[in-house]
Amino acid sequence: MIEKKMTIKDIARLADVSAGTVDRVLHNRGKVSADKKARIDQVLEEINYQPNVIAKTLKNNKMYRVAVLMPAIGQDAYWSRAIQGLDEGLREFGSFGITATVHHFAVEDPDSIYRAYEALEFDGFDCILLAPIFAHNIEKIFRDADSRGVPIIAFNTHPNKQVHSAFIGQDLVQSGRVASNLIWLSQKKKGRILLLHIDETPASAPHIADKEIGFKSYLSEHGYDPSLVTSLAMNHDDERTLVQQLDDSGAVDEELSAVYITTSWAYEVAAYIKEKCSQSIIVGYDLIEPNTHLLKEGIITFLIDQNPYQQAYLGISTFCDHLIFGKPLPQEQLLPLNVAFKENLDSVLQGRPGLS
Amino acid sequence: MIEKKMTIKDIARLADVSAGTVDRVLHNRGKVSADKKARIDQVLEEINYQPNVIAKTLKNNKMYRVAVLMPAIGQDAYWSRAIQGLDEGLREFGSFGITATVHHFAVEDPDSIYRAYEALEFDGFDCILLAPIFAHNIEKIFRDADSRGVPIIAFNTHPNKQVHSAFIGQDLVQSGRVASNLIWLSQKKKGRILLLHIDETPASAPHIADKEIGFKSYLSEHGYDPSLVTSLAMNHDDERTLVQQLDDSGAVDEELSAVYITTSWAYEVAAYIKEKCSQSIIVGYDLIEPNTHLLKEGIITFLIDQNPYQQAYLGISTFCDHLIFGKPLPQEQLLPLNVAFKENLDSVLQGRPGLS
DNA sequence: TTGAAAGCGCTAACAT
DNA sequence: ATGTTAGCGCTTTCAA
Repeated sequence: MIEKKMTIKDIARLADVSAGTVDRVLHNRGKVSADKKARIDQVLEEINYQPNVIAKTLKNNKMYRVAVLMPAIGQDAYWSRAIQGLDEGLREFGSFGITATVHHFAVEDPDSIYRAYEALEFDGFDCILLAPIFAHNIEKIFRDADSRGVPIIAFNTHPNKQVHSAFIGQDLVQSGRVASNLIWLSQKKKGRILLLHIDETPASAPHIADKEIGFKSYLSEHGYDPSLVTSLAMNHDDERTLVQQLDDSGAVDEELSAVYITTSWAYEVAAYIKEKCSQSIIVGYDLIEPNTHLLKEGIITFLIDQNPYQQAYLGISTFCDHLIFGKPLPQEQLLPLNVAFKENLDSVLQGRPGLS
Repeated sequence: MIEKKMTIKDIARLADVSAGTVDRVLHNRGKVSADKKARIDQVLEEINYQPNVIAKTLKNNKMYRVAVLMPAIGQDAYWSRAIQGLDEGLREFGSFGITATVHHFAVEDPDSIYRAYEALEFDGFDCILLAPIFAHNIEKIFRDADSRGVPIIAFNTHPNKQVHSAFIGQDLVQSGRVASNLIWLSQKKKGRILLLHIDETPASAPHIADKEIGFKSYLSEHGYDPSLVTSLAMNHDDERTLVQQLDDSGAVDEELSAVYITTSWAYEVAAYIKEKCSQSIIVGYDLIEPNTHLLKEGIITFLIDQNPYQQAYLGISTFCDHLIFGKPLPQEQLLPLNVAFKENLDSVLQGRPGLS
């Protein structure tokens, strides 16, 4: 029980060989006589040798550079959280020589993502972490990176399934199902349900389309009358506020049973909806401050956490595992579809570094 | 941007002193002339020096021993998960010399926890990780450990508030509120609600009492008629099954609106309850296999995750931070009160090492 | 007060 | 084929 930590030296001593030889055996580098190899293998079986991963990395004084491509932040709390996760990852893995530079593109311009990609100085990067929120041109980017041999991870939005690439994020079809499951469970009577897309549409943004598919599939499986489910797309606009647009649409009335807002803008319309229809369930995304505030107030009913913080953090830690410790890039890392509501909110926010 | 990683040697060179002197300044060990100290401080301000935490630990070839005190596992999936989290922590932090030995006590015998504690060979341990699931004798244990200067962390159950000790787990009063919040949201009509305590009672186990307090406080705040909320305690028994006991009690009938089972035994009674009363909401604890199976089937409605895996893992990582990296023991680490239901279950289970 | 040097576990280049 | 050696970043001891 009081086993001292075993080192290569110990093994060398026990097998009566040199440390170098042990190292050769451990890494199958050959050039070892069958005799000595057997003796070393013998020792290795007897003791439970756990190599010190830490010591390995000491040698490595290279710097690895991650290029991060994501939407401009502005006052968007969602992408700000991603930056925080990135920072935390860099703080934690900085010792291993991981660095990152962030490059932004414009959410309102599908082409800007490609321009941002082209603007990268390729010689300067060892890998790319990209949020492919538009379908446009994405395939080209992934193929190009692939042909250059630059590892690339997609996060937040799953790129076109044809593209072979690692992904970090959530199952967005399932995310839609989670939303309708919540509505199904909590609505008091079956009534009209409104799907609200703000700033992004199923046509241009694959993640929005996935959510809508999942949302409707669950309802139809449960025999919900499809004509009760309507969908509405709106954009931020200098002329009319979202609430004005919503009001003009006439989509919100007393008969409404629930509203599912597929982006993180729930806070801009929730109060209006609740006022018009106090019984309605409101399901939105992301624990950003204005949303959590309304959750506490009982205006928003549920918030599904897309966890941008964790996504970005995982991006960095995954590259670290890959570049430093030589692990293969995991094909898909799906984050849990956790749900916040009034009473579990504090516990869910608790312990998060840097509140959003 | 292409900043090479800064090391003590670099600083020494820039300040024209030796590495040893830099080290003395960095650690305020004194014995440095004002002149050189100033030069070094100067350099430190200019560059952004991040010490390599890894290299520090190399020197340290001590082994640290954590004594873990928890209930016997038997076929209990809950505590098995805790063991898995422990193993993962040991795998991850083994390189730093963290080891652990697990000591069990009997769930059915409140005194056994103290006997297990007394049986520890004190000279052999650097710290203790304890699940104080009984109130009995706990204060004595914590005071004793304190007087010996052995750091002790409580996990799973918060010990008596008088006891000054670090805690890892959940806010259990809030956990009860989460349960009633879920019921409040999802029940179709107000009706009788049954609180079911299995194997542990509010009187003997503080965590059960906390859950009941939270559960009732939420309901009373929402004007729920207290006479509609009844509570029932049962034990595993060689004579009669839980279902038989429940049946005899007559507590489950068509009028029942919801059942809240405060331990992880929901799977033993859920099918019976659902059969007697198909409309009832069933809220239980923990994503152990028999429970998740029933969640998928639509028998159990919600499962609150107490995350034994994460609790144990955090216990190890916290001791590692403390013993190896010298961080202070955090007073309280509260885990999120995440909730699983049919559609988010897979995503929540996903990526967990070793399914329970 | 200061610098030089050894050593932590592991790797890789270099002798033998 | 095998052992020796140097060095990664940091700490600590020892000599000056």
